Parts: sequence; C-alpha cells; structure tokens
Amino acid sequence: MSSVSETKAERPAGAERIPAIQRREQILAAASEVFGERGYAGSTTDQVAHAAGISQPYVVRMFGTKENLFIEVLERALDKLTVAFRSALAEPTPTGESRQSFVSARLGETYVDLIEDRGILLSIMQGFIAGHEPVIGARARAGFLSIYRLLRDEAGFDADATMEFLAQGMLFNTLLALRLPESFDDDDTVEELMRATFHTKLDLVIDISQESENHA
Amino acid sequence: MSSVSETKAERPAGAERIPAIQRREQILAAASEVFGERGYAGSTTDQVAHAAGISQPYVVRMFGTKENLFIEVLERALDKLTVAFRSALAEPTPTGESRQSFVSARLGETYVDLIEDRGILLSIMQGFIAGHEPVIGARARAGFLSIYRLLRDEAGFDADATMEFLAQGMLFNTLLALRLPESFDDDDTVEELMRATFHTKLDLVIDISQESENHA
DNA sequence: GTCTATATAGGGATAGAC
DNA sequence: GTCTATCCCTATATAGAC
Repeated sequence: MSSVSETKAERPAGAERIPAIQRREQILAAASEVFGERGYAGSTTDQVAHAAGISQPYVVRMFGTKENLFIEVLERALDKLTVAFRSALAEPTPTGESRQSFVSARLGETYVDLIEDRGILLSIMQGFIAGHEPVIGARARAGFLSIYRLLRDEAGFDADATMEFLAQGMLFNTLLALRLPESFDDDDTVEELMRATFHTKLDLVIDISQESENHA
Repeated sequence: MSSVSETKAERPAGAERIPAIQRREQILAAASEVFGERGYAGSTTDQVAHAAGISQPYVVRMFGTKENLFIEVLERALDKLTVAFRSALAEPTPTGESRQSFVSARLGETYVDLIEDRGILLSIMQGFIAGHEPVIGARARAGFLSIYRLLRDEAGFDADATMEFLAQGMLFNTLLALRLPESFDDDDTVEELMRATFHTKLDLVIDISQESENHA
C-alpha cells in the first residue's frame, strides 16, 4: 500500500518555471533529507539538486553557499519542532500529581511523530553533531538551548525531567541515524531494544524507516 | 598548571624512525581526535597526518584508505569503552534492592571519565551518526548492539534501565559534540543544564572541554 | 619507515546564455 | 527562473626515491 517506489522528483533537465518561494521550499525539503542522511560535510550540493530535480548551480544560486543552505535547513527543522511542541502543549492537560509525566509522554509522542518527515529530526541531530563548525555550531547550540528553555518554561519541567526528556530524544535520534530500525527483522536484540525505546510508536517508526530504505 | 599550549607533535618534515606498531598507535590516537571532532566525512587524512606529525601519504600507506582508518579508530574506541565497563563491573557491588541503580551510577561515572580521552566518546558518536555509510554504519550498529548486550547481560540491567542508561550516554555525547561545555561561563542556561546532566562530574567535564579549546 | 611529487577525481562556486 | 559550461581548489591515493 506504500511500497511502490514513488517517482522521485528527478527531472534530469529542463525544470518547469515555478515561483521562487515555492522552489525554495522544495529545495529545503530535499536538502533536509540529504543533510539528515549524510550530514553537512558528507553531503554535496549536487545531491541536493538531484533530489530536488534541478541543477546544482541553481541550488547554490538560491542559497549562496552550502553552509547557508544547511543553516536554513536547520532553522526550518527547529521551527517545525517548536511548533509541534507548542501545539501539543496547547491541548488540555490534567492537573496535579500526574501532570508532568503526562505532558512528558505527550511531548514524547509528538517528537516521535515528527519522524513522518525523517529529515527534520535527522538534520537537527546532524547540526548538533557539528559543534566544531563555527557558524553551524553556533546555531545548533542556540537551537538546543531554546528547546531546553521551552521544556523548562513552557512545559514546566523541572531540571531532572528536562534532562530525561532530552536524553530520550538524543537516543531516539541516534537510533535513527544509526539506521537500527531498518534491521529490525534481522536481529532479535534490535527488536528488544526498539520495543523498549519506542513503546506504542514502534510500528510507526518501523514503517517509515523501512519505507525510506527504498528510495535511498 | 595545564594551560600551557603543549608542543603538539607537528614535526613539519623528517620524522624519526620509530617502530611501525608504535607509529600506528600514534596515528590512531591522532585520528581519534580529528574524526571525533569533525566526523568521518569532515576530516581529511592530511589533518590526521598533521596531528600525528607525519606526512599525509604515510597515513594512507599505513591504513590503506581513510575509511579503513576510521574503522580502526572506531574499533579501538569501542574496545576501550568495553574494557572500562568490564573493569568497573568487576569491582564489588552491593546486593539486593539497590544493586541496579548502584551499578548504573558507577558505569555512568566510568563513562564520563572516558572524556579524559575526548576522542573516544566522540568518535564512537561520529560512528553512530554515520549509519548511511555501508561499511562504517555496519560496524557502528554492531558496536551499539554489543554495548546494549553488555549492559543487559553483564551488568544485569532490565530493558528500561538499559534504555535509560543509553539515553543518558547519547545526551552526554551530544552535548560534547555540540561543544556546549565550552560556553559554560557565557550562559546561565548552559550552566543549569550542565549541572543537571553531569552532577558530580561537572568539574571534570569543564576542565577537559576548556582545555581542548586551546589546541583546536 | 618515511618522504616528495603527482595523478586524478570530485565538488563548490561563478559566468553567462536562454 | 533555470540551465550549461567551466574554473579552481581540495583531497585521496599512487609511484617511487631515500
């Protein structure tokens, strides 16, 4: 029902003329996947161009530099994450004793649901791992801190709950980047490990992961 | 007492003749730092050579390919981690109720202590993040799983404790790679976040991190 | 055991046409 | 708005001398 390898947007030459703002978003979406998969240094502007179905110079033309493209991808991803969290926090929550763990669980689900656009979580992670890059590193640090503050100030987590939540997120990101979910069927240990990590969201994660194996 | 920017082994030309096995270890140590800092794709064999005080072709000569060098760095790092864990587990532990949390705390300290050789933790993390690389990814997955099994089978953690432990580890790795510890003095939020994460090991982490800023 | 020189490929960015 | 052609630098890897 979903395993048909969809016709990826790979027009070899002669793309239609579409509005720049729209094309921009197209490129960002493509770049998000590419950067998420291979990291900043490991990706080429040509891979991005190919994934977006346009020429390599056009990508550079539109974003100036590869670095700048990555920055915009990272910002877009952090935005989407923030929006998702805020919208989850806007829903009604129980009061008293159980509030914090309830909110934590719901934000956790919100986070995992973002896997729907695999590039988001992965390119954020790739940004985090690039702390040594002067420009990207600075943006990544700021992004991490702003998530921390959101959890503390808007979700009302205490320091320990915040750390625990972030830790789970980083584990999740790592498993994704490691591509462990894709060997779910091959190894019993993987299955056990994934069950303990993803609980109710296991099926979603597996679905998306194995789907993305195709158009790799 | 430690801020003297030590004379980095950067003999521009004409290195002394030393036994290959010894040179090998020297290169691996240098590569561990470089790869840990910049990742696999982001590092060059020339940077490794420079850090090791030898010529670039010699690095390649000795390890065949950059990929193979990374694999050996990764294996060496996983080995050191495993050895450290096993040796921590060999020490006497209390029995009964509190055992698991005691062991978990001790392994946690063991893990953080590995920051002493910053390259170890970071190059493992860089391996994890490179799941898309066919050879490196496979080795990284195997490494992750073997750590998981060690925690489960040798440390006797149940599934939840294992996940929690791994999650904390991944958060730790991420903070390190993000270079957040280095801005400890600049930002109150960073301080709060770091205190919650590192507890008693905070000073160690800060020391090492700020020291490594110098010879960057 | 270690270097210098170099072949060769890849990739970011620019110029300029359509 | 989008492409083709291309410049030029960087990086891995090889050859071969010492």
